[in-house]
Amino acid sequence: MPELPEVQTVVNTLSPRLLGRTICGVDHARREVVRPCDFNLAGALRGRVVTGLTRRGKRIVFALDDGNRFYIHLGMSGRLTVERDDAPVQPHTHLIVTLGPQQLRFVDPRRFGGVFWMGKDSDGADMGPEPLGLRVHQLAERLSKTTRAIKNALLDQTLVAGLGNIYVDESLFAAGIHPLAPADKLSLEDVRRLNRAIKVTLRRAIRHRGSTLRDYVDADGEAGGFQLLHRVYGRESQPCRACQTPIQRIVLGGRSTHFCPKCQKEKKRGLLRFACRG
DNA sequence: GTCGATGTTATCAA
DNA sequence: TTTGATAACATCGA
Repeated sequence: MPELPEVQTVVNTLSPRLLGRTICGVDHARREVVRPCDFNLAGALRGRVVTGLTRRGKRIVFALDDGNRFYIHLGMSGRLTVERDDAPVQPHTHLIVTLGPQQLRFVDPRRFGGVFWMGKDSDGADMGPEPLGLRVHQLAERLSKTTRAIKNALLDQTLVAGLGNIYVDESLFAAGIHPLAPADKLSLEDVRRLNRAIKVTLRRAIRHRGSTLRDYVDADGEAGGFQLLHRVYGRESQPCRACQTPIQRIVLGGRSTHFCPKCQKEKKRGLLRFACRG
């Protein structure tokens, strides 16, 4: 579930509850949730103060007072909540960080997520740029280098960091671009609309505290509200909100892909490469 | 009971 | 090199 807007919402709701707090205890039931898997997380965290909490792509990055950092990735079904230490522990709770009477709890039934130790210097150099700060020429340049369908390209975290299945579909709809359009065949005008569409879509989703399909909640346990405003995702065969044409679903790269066949026509496009001095 | 689908991504083979 | 398929896992609904 968790893509950029959900992860940002978790960070926003987590911050006031964690910043400046001292970690007094760490329990992890499964050592596989921590990477590297032989790392002594409890030893590294006990006694430390949480000095920073930020988002990078879909990662939640924790900064500590000794200069070390680690990040948590929620995978498909991860939840990160702050609860009283006497609250019942849910099934599939893999990590509990105790900060006084409150505990940070990581629950992840499908176990696609994890806790990743970064140390003092590692940064997300393996990830693409943040979509909310992305410039048109930057996006065009990156898209011009791949022939893949635009849907698959945008899901690639090394191309742009933070988009997932829902927000790629929603952004492509908002930009009027067919998900199968080859990335390097978009016109510069297409990319301009796409860049705007991505930002508008993500900002609206953050304002509505993300989309809850099944598992997602923020740090306070609250569900998001943006799923009610989806224009294409999960709306197969329902009328397009713009033109009433039934929304289509196809499978692309193993992922469900939703679009309006009328608003997102497959058409002849330019060669982005020529527009990018490359 | 079985099958297929679910928001992610590391890994493997073509 | 690039990219498409697959696997990792648990749960839910048809």
